[in-house]
Amino acid sequence: MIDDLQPSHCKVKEPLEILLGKWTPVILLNLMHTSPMRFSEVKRAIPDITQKMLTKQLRELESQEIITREVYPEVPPRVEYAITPYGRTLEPILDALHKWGIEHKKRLQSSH
Amino acid sequence: MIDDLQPSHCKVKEPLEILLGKWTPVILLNLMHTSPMRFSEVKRAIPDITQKMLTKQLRELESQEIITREVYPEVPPRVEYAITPYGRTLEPILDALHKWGIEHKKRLQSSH
DNA sequence: CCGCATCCTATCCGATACTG
DNA sequence: CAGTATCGGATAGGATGCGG
Repeated sequence: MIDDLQPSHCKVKEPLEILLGKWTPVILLNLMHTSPMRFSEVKRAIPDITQKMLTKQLRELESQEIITREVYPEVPPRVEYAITPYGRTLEPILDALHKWGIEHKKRLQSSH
Repeated sequence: MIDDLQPSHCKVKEPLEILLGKWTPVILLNLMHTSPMRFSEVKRAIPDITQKMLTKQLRELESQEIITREVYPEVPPRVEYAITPYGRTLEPILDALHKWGIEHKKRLQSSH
């Protein structure tokens, strides 16, 4: 336990780095809500993200086995992304963050 | 609920931004474990952080009322930082991240 | 002891254009 | 449809030195 107060042993950083992409939480929330989704569907759900960033973050999540990427060799091409069971284990964290965020917002409003 | 799938309404981002400084979680874990701490004590507990970054992140946490900063007008100067009750409400989140991080590490080891 | 100012670098991220 | 390639700005963060 005390070990985790040392940065080198702290296990908190890695999950944070996974979630810390600017768009990662929103991507994950969408895929947790609807899986699978095509690339274009995710893009439509998050209009402000660029294709480049969406591709990049999806690939990062895939490499950590938090989502899957399935390519269907059709014309036109189809690529579907889905949350994995492992990715679902992030749900409690996102929930906790969500609840805290709501309280934090209330606090900011009442304090000014 | 569905609103939160839209980036503009998602309440997950703000708490993440609070925690997302490179050193924020380690600083908070230390202050949750020991409060108050002098600036130099925190620095000693996290040797790799630079003074600049430590100062910066402490001030950010202070501005969000997650920690307090108390200056004692002595010679030599003494400045003490302590977690606030509000800051303590982040503990479940850090715990959840911590547990997930441990499992994630196990998974990475067994998969190679 | 505590912190600010300056300079520098790396990386993130957006905009845009192009491709199988 | 689902990308890749390239450019460029913004920002985070490190190194170093000065100051009350």
